[in-house]
Amino acid sequence: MPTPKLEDVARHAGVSTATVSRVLNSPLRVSERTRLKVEKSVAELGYTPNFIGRALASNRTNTIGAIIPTMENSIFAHAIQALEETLFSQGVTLLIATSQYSKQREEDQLRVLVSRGVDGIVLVGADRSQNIYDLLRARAIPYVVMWMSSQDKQHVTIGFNNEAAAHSVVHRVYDAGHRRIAMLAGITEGNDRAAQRVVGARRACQELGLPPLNVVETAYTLEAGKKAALSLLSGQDRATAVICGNDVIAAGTIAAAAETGLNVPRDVSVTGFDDTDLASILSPPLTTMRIPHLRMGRAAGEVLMSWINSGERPENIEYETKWVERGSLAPPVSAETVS
Amino acid sequence: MPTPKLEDVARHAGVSTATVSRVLNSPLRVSERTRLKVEKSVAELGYTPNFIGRALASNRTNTIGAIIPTMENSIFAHAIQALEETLFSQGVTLLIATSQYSKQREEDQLRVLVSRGVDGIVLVGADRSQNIYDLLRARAIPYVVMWMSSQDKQHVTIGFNNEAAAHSVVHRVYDAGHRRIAMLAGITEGNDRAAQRVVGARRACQELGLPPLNVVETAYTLEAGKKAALSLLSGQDRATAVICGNDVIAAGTIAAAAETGLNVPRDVSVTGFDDTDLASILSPPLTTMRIPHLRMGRAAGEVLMSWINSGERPENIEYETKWVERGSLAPPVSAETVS
DNA sequence: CGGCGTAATGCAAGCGCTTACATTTTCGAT
DNA sequence: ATCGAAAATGTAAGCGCTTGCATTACGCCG
Repeated sequence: MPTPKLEDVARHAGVSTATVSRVLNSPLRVSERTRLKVEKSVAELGYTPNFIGRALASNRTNTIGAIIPTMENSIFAHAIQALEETLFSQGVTLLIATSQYSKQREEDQLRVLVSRGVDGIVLVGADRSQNIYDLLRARAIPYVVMWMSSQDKQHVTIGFNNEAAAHSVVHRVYDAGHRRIAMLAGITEGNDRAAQRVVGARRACQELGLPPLNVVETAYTLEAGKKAALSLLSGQDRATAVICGNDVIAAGTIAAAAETGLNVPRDVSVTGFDDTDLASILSPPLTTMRIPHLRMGRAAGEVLMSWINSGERPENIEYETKWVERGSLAPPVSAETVS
Repeated sequence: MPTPKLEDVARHAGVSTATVSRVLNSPLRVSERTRLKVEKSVAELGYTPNFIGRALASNRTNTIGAIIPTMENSIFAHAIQALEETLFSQGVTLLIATSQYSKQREEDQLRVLVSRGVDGIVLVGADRSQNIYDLLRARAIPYVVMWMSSQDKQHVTIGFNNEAAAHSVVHRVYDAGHRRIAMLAGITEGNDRAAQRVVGARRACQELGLPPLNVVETAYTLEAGKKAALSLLSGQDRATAVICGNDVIAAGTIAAAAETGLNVPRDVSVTGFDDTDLASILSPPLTTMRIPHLRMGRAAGEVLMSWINSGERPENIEYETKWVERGSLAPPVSAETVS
């Protein structure tokens, strides 16, 4: 017995397919009596609407696409989870794609999402080729950009201010007494979040009269972070504090310190960015800048759906970041000696 | 200017829609000359096939659905990433859903996937309501089950032997000198992997003449694991080794030990399961049982696609697990004293 | 009880594509 | 040249659903 279709239900209930469709989509436009009759038939036949047919006819897929850099960083996994929850509660399916921090890959993935007729798209960061935006505009597909400051008026953003956050980190580290500071940043090429964090940190150093910040870029993985940290920590005139572009790199740095025989935070302080689960598990627990990843995920879903349903472009949203002190940042030894 | 459709390309190239469709799907059945002509039109119009129309007509979506418990555990995130890579290279899209370890939720998600016409499904574990399997069979949707032993002949499985692996863990811990062993397992209700690990551990204890294993179940989260470990470690007659159902729980246990003032591994040994990134970052680094998550992800994609394309049900696959010694397991103090 | 406005339902034309089948073209063999 | 088989292309019928418009049913008023 093949899968029942709308027509089968209609025949079984003795009504037209249009009526069955209405019962399913706008029950209020159908009389109580026929509605019950149809619902009975639906139940008896075990009918489930065919998504494809519905999508083709209605030009609506009830699907949102999201492209994140990677699922291997829990900050994205959690944010996407929150997004999925929000959408699921509205009966919308989330199509997740990953770009692996590659622009080309992201563009490919985006085309797939578009050809699949997603009703809206969630992106991370705004640094991508213009023709992606052109495509989105041509198809009139609403999209929101997470992880970005609301200052970017070109897009609907939901995020926080990376530059200000990194700026603040440097100030905190400075306040703890550090003067020789280095930064282990993520690869800034094609990654505006990472780039903005560098800008913020550099600006703070300048303000504070520190020498130009020594910035080393590295991939956002534990191994790469560790390797980069090893070379950074082996120098003669090494920094007393290493500001990391995210928690994963910070974890790599702490591992590198341990391997080098340096104690954190006594010999070298380390700060993270994100406040993932990792942060509290590391030893020492990581002092880091918490970003509003869950709120971004939820808001992205709500904002996008309201946009799609209402047709009105929503306002940008910006959340605060929060400094979380845990133990990987302490005054440098020299400062202790002085005091 | 609206999105070009197949018909527009056909008109532009001066051929029928059938020919355009053939150029797109089976270029070999079209003469070189018309193929080039059509391809030129496609390029000029910037035509992209509409997935929905194609799916409706061909009854093929080039989509695979996967339901995992959660994306918040990196073991699943990584496995799914590997799966996605494999599928992407074959032009297939992965639709990811999470069950949050809830049977009901999993069933809902599965119905969504089915109604979306996925060509195949990837599941984790086999413990779910029979009518899910009935549904899959009725629709003739191929599916594979990851994380399970090949002994389960009812399904196409790709995995490893949880029971044997846990059994082996107990033996290792025993060999290290431990006699008072406790287990912090995942919730076994609705989770056959967790349940099998408990069975394997219990069996090993019995073989070794140890008292019945003290098993405490806890959710697979850091906080829950830590809380459960706290009570486990506070007892008078506490175990000298705690075997954990996965690395996350192990991380919680190590945190709990630190909080209780116990040194790992001197005062209490801890073992994990999975070998996620976490393991090497913890201090002490976690001794754990590595599972073949990447291989499972890749194989799931390959096996499923070959099944779909060939129509032949594939063989079950079982991989080995690997014991990884890192430092969280050491002989108990009493044993050291004896030796 | 007729007439009218509104609510309820039905009719049928698509949505963008694939594909069985029919038709035309091509081309080598005679 | 001519014929026929094979290759290339075209025709048109759907795939399962939604929805604008037409039609019918209903309830109420005078």
